[in-house]
This record gives sequence, C-alpha cells and structure tokens, in this order.
Amino acid sequence: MSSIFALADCNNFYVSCERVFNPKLIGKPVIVLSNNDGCVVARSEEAKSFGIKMGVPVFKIEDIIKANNILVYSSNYSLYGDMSQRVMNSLKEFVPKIEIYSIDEAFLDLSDFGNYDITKYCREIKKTVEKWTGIPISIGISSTKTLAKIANRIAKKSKKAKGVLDLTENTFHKQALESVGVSDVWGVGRSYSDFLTKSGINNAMQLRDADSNYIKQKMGIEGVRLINELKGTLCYSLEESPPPKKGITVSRSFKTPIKTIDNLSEAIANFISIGAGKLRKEKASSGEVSIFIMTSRFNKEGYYSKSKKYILAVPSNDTSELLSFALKSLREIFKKNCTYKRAGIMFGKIVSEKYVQQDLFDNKNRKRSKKLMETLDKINIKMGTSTIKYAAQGLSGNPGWKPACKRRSKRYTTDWNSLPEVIS
DNA sequence: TCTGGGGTCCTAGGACCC
DNA sequence: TCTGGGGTCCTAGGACCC
Repeated sequence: MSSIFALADCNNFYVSCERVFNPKLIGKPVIVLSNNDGCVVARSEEAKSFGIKMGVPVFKIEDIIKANNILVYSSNYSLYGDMSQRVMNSLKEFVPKIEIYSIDEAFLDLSDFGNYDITKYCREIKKTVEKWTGIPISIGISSTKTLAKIANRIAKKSKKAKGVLDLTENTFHKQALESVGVSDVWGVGRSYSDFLTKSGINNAMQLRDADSNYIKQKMGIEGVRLINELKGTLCYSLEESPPPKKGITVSRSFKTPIKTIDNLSEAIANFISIGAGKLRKEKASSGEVSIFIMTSRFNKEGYYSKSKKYILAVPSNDTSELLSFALKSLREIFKKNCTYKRAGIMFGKIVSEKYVQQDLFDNKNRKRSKKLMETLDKINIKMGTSTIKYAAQGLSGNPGWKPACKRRSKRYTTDWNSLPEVIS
C-alpha cells in the first residue's frame, strides 16, 4: 500500500492568532516581530503585498510601515502556543496518526484513508479547524513529506486550489514541480540554492531529475534523499512521538547592552532558572552546563564571543546547583570593557531523571533538592513565573537584560487578567 | 540608534587505540 | 633517508528547519 501524507499548515500563523482576538485586524496589513522587536516573523497577505520580506529587521522597513499604516505587534508566544494546541487537537479529531512538526504545521498520515475522497475529506478538516479555532489553514497532500510540502505551497498560493491540493497522482507532478523554485524546496537553504542555480538547476522538477551522484558531492546524503522524495520514494516517515530533547538552550539578545559582570550574572541566573524549569518539566537532568556571552557581531572591531562548558559529576536539574556552575564559568570568561549584546546557557548530556548515575563521592542531598524544586515549580505555576526566585536572578523590578516587547498583545488565553472583554 | 531564538542532522578532521 | 592502516569516538562547524 502506498503512503499518503498531508501537510496541514496555518496561514500566517502569528498574525492569524492576533486576528482571532482582535477582529479589527482582519483585512488590514499586520506584521508580528521576533523577540526583542528585532525582525519580522509573520506577515498578513496585505503586508506581504507591500514587499515586506520574512526575517527583515524592522528598522529597515520603518518607512513602509508608516506610509501604509501597517499594524505592528510584538510576539506573544504564550498565546501562539495555546492556539497551536487547539489547532493540533482539532486535527487529531480527524486523523489519528499525526506528527506535530512545528508550532504551526503538522503532517497527517492518510495512508489508511485511501478509499476516501481525500480532497473532500481535507476540505472538511480545513473548514472545521477554522470554525473551531478561528485559524485558517492550508493542506497539501502527496506520497512523501517533501512532495506534500510542495503541494501545500501551491495550495496556499493558487486561487483554484482554495487551500487544499492533492498531488498524489503523478500526472500533475511535472506542472507542479516546474512551478516551484529550487530555493522553495524543503531542505534547500541559501547556500544549496546558490550551488544549484549555478549548476543550472532552477526548479523542483530539474532537481528531481538531476544526477544524484553530482548532488551527493555537494549536498551529501540529504541531497540524495531530497531527490528520492521528489520522485515519490519515501525517505522520511511520520514521527508520532518526538524523540527526547538532546539539548536545551535559553538565550537572549539585550536591547540595552550589558557592561558589568553583575548585570550579566543576573541575566545568566534567569536563563538557568528558565532552562532548569524546562529540564524538570521533561523529567530530565543535564550532565553538562555551558554558558556563552558575546558582543554584537555587527560591531566588527572588538567582537568578543566566548563559551565555557562545565561537566557535572552527577547530572542535575536543581536550579541552585546548576546556577553555581554557570556563575563560576561566567567569572572565568568575563572580559572587562566589552559591551555584551547577547548571552545564553545550554544544557547538554540530557538524561532521564530516573537513570541518573550515582556518584560514589556525591555528598549532595538529592532527595531534599528534588522536593525543594517540586515546591518551587508548583508555586511558580500557580502564582505566576518568578514568584519565588533566587537572589542571583535579581530583585530589581525592571532588569536591563529583559527583552523589549513594546507592542505585545494581551495574553488572552493564558492569563486571567487578560480575558477578552465583551463590550455590549 | 535598531539585525530572534530554539532546535536538528551531517561531515570533516583530530585524537586515540591496537 | 625510510614512519601502517583501520577503526572508533569526539568536536567544531556548516547547513537546514520554523
């Protein structure tokens, strides 16, 4: 039996989320910015029509924003995360085998639905998700994930497809693949796109028919898989349960650069606290704590970037313990007279809490530590983040390391104080 | 003035072993 | 003068994704 994959993808997801709670935004040009209000990460169709590109720094398009009354929002990840869950839960009502691929995309395994009218069924899914969540989606269908991505792309753009396109039949492949530029193929980024174009390979069809030995030299095994997937040969199967995380990173750019070790320590302490909380949520411990600090990479003279890794004798998820290693590392790599623009922490060597190897000379009271962390997490979940925190995280109400998000919408779905008001 | 953040996989090359 | 070869493990860096 041949496989059938669908890719369900939310249209302009972050903008669509904002619109659900603020219908006045419908029909208007809207953009959503990255953390720190740095780059554009989502655009409504109206905003796209003004030539605003994905990922462009906002300061470069201030003129376009003003001239066209484009509405600008800081990103509101708790809202988007919650809306994402609603979309995914709705999809699960229709298809049992689903892989949540990103915050706004899911692969659906429709192989068992071969007897259905797939297009009709997907239209039904689309309609229902939109009704239940308010988020518009597009669905592309084909025999491999890579082809389903392409089908989805065309489904979004083509007026005729109206958001759903079934590209399972080979007869339509030539026309479809020729219409997709090689840089828009899943797995082809800037660098490979340059290489392919220089080799005369400009669209997905030409890539499909390219010599795979030649492609392998430059793009490695992934390039060969790509060609096979375009031909309809399965290389990537559905992954229903995500593999456990291999690393956890928490990092931020600073709106106001940091000069002192005290302020940097405060930032690092907060990153450790966030990261350790993520570890405990995964019921995992880390055996390797790294920290890194850097000045701006756009400041050519005097660019300083350094990291330091600390290997733990016994993996841990205890905030205070991880914190002490991180702050020790910071004292070792901190250099005076630098203006730091960005810093972060990484937890590596992640293992399940259950399998933590005991160290014979370990003199820490692990049971007590576990209890303390459980209590801390409980209180912070109930009362709000950072109700209880370590002194090293800083007591000032408005720390300089916090990212600027001046244009954030309310946390409509995850904060009692932000429930939408009904005005009669 | 102002350029996100969190991930994954693959490969090449060095260290080390016998 | 002449300095093996094959295997494994680890790491850094590059490429990609959203």
